[in-house]
Amino acid sequence: MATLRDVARAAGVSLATASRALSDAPHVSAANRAQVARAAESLGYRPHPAARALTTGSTGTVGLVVPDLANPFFAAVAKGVQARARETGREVLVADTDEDVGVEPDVIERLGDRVDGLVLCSPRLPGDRLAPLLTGAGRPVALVNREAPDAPSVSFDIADGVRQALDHLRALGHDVVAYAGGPRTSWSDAERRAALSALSAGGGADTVLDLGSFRPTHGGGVQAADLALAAGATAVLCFNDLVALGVLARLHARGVATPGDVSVVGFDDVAAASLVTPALTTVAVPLARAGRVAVDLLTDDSPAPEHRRLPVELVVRASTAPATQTHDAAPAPTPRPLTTDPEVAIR
Amino acid sequence: MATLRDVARAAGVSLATASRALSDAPHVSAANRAQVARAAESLGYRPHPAARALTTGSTGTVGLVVPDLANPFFAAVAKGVQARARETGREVLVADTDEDVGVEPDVIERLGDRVDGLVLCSPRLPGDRLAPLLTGAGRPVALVNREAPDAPSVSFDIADGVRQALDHLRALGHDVVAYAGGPRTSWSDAERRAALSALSAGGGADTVLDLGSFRPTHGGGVQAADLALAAGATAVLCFNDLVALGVLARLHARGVATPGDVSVVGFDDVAAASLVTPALTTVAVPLARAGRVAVDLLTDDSPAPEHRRLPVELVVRASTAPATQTHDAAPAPTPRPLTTDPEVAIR
DNA sequence: TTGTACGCGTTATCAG
DNA sequence: CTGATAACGCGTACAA
Repeated sequence: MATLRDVARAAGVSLATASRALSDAPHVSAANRAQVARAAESLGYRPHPAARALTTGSTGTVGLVVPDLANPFFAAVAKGVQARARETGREVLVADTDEDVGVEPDVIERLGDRVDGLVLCSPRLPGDRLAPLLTGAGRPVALVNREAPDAPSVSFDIADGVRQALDHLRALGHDVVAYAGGPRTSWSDAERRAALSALSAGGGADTVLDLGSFRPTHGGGVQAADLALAAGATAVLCFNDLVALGVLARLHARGVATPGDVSVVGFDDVAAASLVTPALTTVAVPLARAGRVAVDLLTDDSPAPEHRRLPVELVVRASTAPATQTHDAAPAPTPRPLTTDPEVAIR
Repeated sequence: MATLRDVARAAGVSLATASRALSDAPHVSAANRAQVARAAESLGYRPHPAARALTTGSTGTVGLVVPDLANPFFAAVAKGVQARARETGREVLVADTDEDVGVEPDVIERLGDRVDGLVLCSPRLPGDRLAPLLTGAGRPVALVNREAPDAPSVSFDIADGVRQALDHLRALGHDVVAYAGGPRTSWSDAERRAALSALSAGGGADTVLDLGSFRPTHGGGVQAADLALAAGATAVLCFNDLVALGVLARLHARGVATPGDVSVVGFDDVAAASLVTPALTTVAVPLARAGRVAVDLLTDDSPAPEHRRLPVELVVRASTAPATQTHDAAPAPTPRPLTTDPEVAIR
């Protein structure tokens, strides 16, 4: 309610001096500085954000776009963005696209006008639709869990995560592991597949069985579980924890023991992963940290966009165990080769 | 980038006309209206939010304060707020207090300056600390999942939910049900307790056993489960689904069957409730709807603050079953009376 | 119907 | 070190 003019008047100085005093600018006498501070304090003065934004051009706000706030993956990222923004004195404007890729460009545009920078979690927007959004308006953009040539990004060392998971499974004697993949258009699914095929190509006898693509949800996991069973898989690596939870539930429902009969590995390590029974072995991914890094990337003005890859770590819990030879007398499955979508894989 | 001045110039009209034309105001010739629209379109004109906010005094933004975005309860509310705000052409500024009640006043103040209205999910801030925040600044405030005299609110018909749960349990033959309560400072826990004691007082022989207060998390449920077992309870009603999930997990770990030996009922019906095994019987609460309503309450300018109570519905799944007489030869528990915190219960 | 001019609250420039 | 004063982009009385 109180304006800078009021403060200046109360302190007996000019607008300019009051402004300088409050913004810790140089060229203000100690006496005046104190006067102004006192006046501001007693009047309960708080600068008007819009007025400030109008002159400075900076809003003190960062935008965050996610497909679904209720998805624990994005919720964790959001918390990180939140925390870092607050630490650095900024607020966060959040937009949930409700998994609708179609509205993303519009949402981004609307949000883009009101923020100093934009953190984008748009795993499924095709690269060619994404690109114009990056360079379009002047505001900085940072990508989370995905990389693109034109914007800084923070993603995860997925290849290493896949390797850790595979090593773990192999050490347990599983020499053919099934992969329950995520959406075809997902950048990070492409990463997983690429790592998987690189790893299985070099490995020798052991192979990876492609179960196909599933929705990255509990339901997707249910579908995947049936396929894994039909293929006689003894271990299944999942696109993410939600899928893994679905696999677990389905296996339980169909009377197959985990990890007794089949081992399950997830990805992300969302909260639920450690609470379910059996507790999920999964590749822990520093989601909140990624959110924080993304915020910092916004103000990073290096010439070339920086691509940060955060380390991941397999956390072994109770959903994995040594392979049992006598599990099923099913004929050896004929492994389909891993399919990788060239459109998204190129990057 | 393009300003209204540019549009006006391109359209060959004055600023005022351009402004009027774009805001669908009357007193503009059809010809000019079209001219301006065309110019705006071709220049890719978008009004500067800060400039607009400065003159109109309205930011086109609503604020949302939650204790924890990663908590599915608040995430669901946030989605509702999000959706409704977007529909009505507003953006949402979100703040996660990370469960720290101490920072809430500060956060609210910071956010309050940048928004047209504030949606508050502060279940645990004591009433006397909350009150000044409501009437303080000029901006409207709406409360979610809690009521206070000075602000409109949207909460749930908790008493009815408790009744439905209790009826269900009683019909199954459970005549003493344990209550695993939430934090003492929680407004909605006080509601549950009040309903519980009203119900058990009038009911006659059957009673409610107070297990105490627990953190509203999985861990809290684990603690509660042990107490429930020690008390020989045959059914436990939980503060929320997270607690119920903890109870379920702990019972499983200790080898007691659900719902065979003990029935469990949750509250809220978060996504995980239907995915766990056994699927949780719980009181479904329209979280997203509450978020939407809260946004609408912000622009509701009735003299007295409106208090909306949304209906809830018990959804019966697999975690409840008839009481087994032969469950345990434990001595009849001596039910502690329900404790209600007068401080928060007064309201 | 249209245009001019002022004000919103700050920051920043430029004299004093 | 300090104080006028000019932007910033837009809405809107007021005048034409």
